[in-house]
Amino acid sequence: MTTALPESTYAVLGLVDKLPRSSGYDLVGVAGRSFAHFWPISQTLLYRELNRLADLGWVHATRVEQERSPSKWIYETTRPGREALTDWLADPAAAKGTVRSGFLLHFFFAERMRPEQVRSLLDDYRVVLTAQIDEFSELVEKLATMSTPGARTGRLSALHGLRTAQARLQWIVDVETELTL
Amino acid sequence: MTTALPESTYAVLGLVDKLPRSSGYDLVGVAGRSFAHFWPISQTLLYRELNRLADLGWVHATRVEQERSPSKWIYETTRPGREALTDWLADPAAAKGTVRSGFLLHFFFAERMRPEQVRSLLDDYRVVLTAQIDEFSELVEKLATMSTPGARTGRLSALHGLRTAQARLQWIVDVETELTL
DNA sequence: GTTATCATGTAAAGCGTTACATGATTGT
DNA sequence: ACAATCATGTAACGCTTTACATGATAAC
Repeated sequence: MTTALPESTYAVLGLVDKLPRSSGYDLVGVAGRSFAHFWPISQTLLYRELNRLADLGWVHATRVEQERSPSKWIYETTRPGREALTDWLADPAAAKGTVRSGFLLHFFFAERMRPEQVRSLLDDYRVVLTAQIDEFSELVEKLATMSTPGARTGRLSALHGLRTAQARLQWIVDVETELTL
Repeated sequence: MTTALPESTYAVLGLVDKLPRSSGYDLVGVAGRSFAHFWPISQTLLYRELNRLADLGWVHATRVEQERSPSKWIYETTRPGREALTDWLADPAAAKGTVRSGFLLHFFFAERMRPEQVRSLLDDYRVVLTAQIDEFSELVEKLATMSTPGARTGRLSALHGLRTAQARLQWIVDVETELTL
């Protein structure tokens, strides 16, 4: 049994499968606008994963010459690649992740902060959350008009983020009322 | 200006400040039961950060001989250490974090899954969330009875997790009803 | 001429993980 | 004897990031 590949490899593999014949540059843009919300990866990493996938034979790279832009590589999944993708999707143990909330780490040590610093921290968090709510709301509405199968999961993923942010915003309200007793 | 230290360094610094004269072993246990929910760190990393903090002069290490247990090091923050901690707490830009949801990454590619696999994925997620809800509920109740200043932030942090998990559980219900139309 | 977009990488650095090592003491 | 708890590390590995490099075309 070969050593397990990182989740990001499958993230890129899935993206190539979803958008065949896209360039790395295109995929960087799409990744940033789609799964970056719950699985952010850097441009460098995405390119490296594309090369790894090509080495594995899971994607096939084709050079495309362009007239009004520099030449590029485009990618599409191979049969083994699609098999690897569905195997990974079928594996429940593969659904690993990490959560690291800088906000909560600060808040956890709030006793060491002055009251106005705590208020400021909560305010900043509220700004972040409201921005998320706007972003996700827009995304949900936009994807609701599309009828492709990919749009549905995209919309529901965005809804997940929306509901999460809304619950946390309500949490801020409750915390503020408790702290100003 | 020195290069920025990782957040985990301050996480450990804050913990030493909160629980002075604890051993590394003790802190591993406390970290696992407290901020691991939103900032998990491994035992190895915690020990490494303790040594780094000692090198920085931010904590002071004392050797303690014990009769009924092996000898140990205990730690307490120094004046510069407490200053570094409050500086970090006052810095709003320091509240960085990362989110990586293995569940959503899978769900995002749900079009490639068979219907029963999607159901299974959602079921697994529900199990995780209900376990979180139980855990956080218990923590909230337990900390509600305590009156120390640290218990309040701990309780509210747990409440944050509780509300988040509840919202996501409701999201699952909505997704399931939509998918079985 | 300079900025913006397209397009793909290299290099350096470090955070964080898992697996393993070591050894004392206590309880069964 | 053996397992559990206390206690602290080492070693190896690699994911991931930031900063930088390169160069083409297009627009202003």
